[in-house]
Amino acid sequence: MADLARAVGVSKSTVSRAFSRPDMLNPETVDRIAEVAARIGYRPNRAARALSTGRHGNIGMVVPDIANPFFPPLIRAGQVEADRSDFCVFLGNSDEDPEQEDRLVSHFLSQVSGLLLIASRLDEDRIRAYADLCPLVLVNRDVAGIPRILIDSGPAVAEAVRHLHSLGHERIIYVSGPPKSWSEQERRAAAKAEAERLGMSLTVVPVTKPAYETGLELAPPVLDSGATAAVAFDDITAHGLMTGLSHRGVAIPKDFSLVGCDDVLGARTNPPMTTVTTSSEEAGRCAIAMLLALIAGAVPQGTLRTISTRLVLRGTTGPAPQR
Amino acid sequence: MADLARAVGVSKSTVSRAFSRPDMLNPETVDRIAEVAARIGYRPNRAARALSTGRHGNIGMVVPDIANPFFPPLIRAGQVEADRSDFCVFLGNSDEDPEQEDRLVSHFLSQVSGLLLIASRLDEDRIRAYADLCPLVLVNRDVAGIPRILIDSGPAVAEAVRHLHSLGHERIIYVSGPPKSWSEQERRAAAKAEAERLGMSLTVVPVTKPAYETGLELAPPVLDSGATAAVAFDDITAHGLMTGLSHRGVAIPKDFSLVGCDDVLGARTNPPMTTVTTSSEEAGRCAIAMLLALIAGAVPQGTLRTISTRLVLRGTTGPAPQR
DNA sequence: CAGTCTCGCGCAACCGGTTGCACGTCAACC
DNA sequence: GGTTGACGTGCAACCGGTTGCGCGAGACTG
Repeated sequence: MADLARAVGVSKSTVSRAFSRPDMLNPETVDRIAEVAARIGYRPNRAARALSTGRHGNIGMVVPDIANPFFPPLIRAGQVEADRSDFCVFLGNSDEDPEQEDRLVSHFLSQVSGLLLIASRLDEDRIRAYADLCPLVLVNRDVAGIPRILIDSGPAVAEAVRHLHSLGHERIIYVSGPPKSWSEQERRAAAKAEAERLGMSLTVVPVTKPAYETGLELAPPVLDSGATAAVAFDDITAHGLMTGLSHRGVAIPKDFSLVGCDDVLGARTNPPMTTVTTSSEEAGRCAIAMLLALIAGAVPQGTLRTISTRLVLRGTTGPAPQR
Repeated sequence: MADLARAVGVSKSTVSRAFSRPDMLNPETVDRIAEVAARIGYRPNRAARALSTGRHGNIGMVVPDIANPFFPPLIRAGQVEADRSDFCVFLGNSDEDPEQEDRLVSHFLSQVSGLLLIASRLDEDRIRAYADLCPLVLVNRDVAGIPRILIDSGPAVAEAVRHLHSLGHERIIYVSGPPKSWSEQERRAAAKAEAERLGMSLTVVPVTKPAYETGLELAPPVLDSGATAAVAFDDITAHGLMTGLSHRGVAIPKDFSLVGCDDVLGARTNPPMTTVTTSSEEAGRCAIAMLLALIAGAVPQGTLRTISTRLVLRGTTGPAPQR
């Protein structure tokens, strides 16, 4: 920068302003500086700028598992939205581990203007502490007072249970997800409540890591349970379960009905999966927009924004088999 | 930091060394500093450190499409590997657009110690220019002199063509991928060369964006072509094509054989897809390891590292139908 | 006991920008 | 014609660390 200033014959201040607040300067000066800068290949140093202004122009984003297909569209939409305001995004994988998430966040802390924690596994105190240090928004995690985006899948899960009930199913299973997941808690609670209300029997099958293989291995216990239908925490696990059942000669939906969540597979399975659909892109976009507003000091209208979901009926649910 | 120094009764230098080079100090001093730091909640500021040392401890990573299932495992493995050395990673989505990639890279430039460009769409000059400015490694992009990791799918694609030939197929199709993709060029060239060698007829179906929907829409032209088999640039497009063909009553593999690439679907399709498999995790891990070595000044052993692939036979290929 | 070394630490400059304040110039105004 | 104000620019301090160099104290040597 000093070199540039010398080359142009102005002071560092002027060069600085040419890039950060060109309107303060004589347009000709700005042009001259821009021209010489291009010639000698000068680019303002974001790290230095951040140090002196305190505005880093970066945001930190952490997800439990990058490779879980639910997250990439959300990450992508978030990154693209951030880029529209020239923000760079750090990405971290917590691997569902609060300690790892904490590590990541603390590494991000001193170089970001804001944090986006997606399906955070941190405990409330920790989240509150970070929120005091740095603008922070949550996705799919509900902590009072902290700005958050919630993909509200409870009602659609309840609808799924009603749907199964209307098809004559009486004994169903809920295949759970990561215990610390807010979505998991919502879905489980909604399924339980609705089943109870309708007088259905609901068994919860615990699962720690949602995965295709997990679903596959679930086939025997699910069959043994005597249930005729299942609602799963996510599509991936549901897909595994579906395949596992098929391998055992169980026809879907004739012999067994299945509902997934998140709609990450679309209609690509065979039969296409009945599931709870939503737009994770929208969640990513809104979350970043809210975070940028928070950073700008514009208190977001409401600190809580919910994104709706709905049950989409496809081919994995049908009438309960006759005994 | 000054506060901490005052509170402990030492100089800033000592506090600094307590965190960056504790071995230079009296262990008791380090302990005292650490204790007080924890009490008042001091954390070293990475941005400031970067400014004064020039070592940012961040790496920038850009991919063409975060949501393309080939990338998330690679991104994840890279991030995890980087984290083992306390590096944070910026992630950017170029959306297959060289200009966008350029934007991202230039934003990263002044805050990273290294760049990882995955399947870069930048032109060679640009890549070389960036490599002069900053340690840089490429994945699935072949620029002489620049350290790179190449997932060498050519041989396996050739094997796929031989496989189809041995099954009696004579007219086949290559469903292409993004034109600027190195992998695409490799695969296409390998398929062409092998088909020619074997005296098979190979038609290239151009595709700009690999996607399930793209594959779906390809069913009619593929059928019209008179070919009895296809090799596709990736599994996603192949999957779409497979479904499109099924919708039209074409049985796979009885009436038509299909080979995918990347093995992102595993055996989850029905029938399970014959494909070219590799470990994108390994690519991500190696790439970051190589980049870290480059940053550390250890010239990587060879500046070119290839990762092998192999054809895995599953259920979408079978004998050519009799006319 | 004087001389030499090592160890632990402080001083101050520096990394590359930003910004409050001051200064000089010139046009507009009464 | 002197005053006022706006405009364009420079000065220097500051953001929060790092690091080469120097200094004093204690240990060790001959």
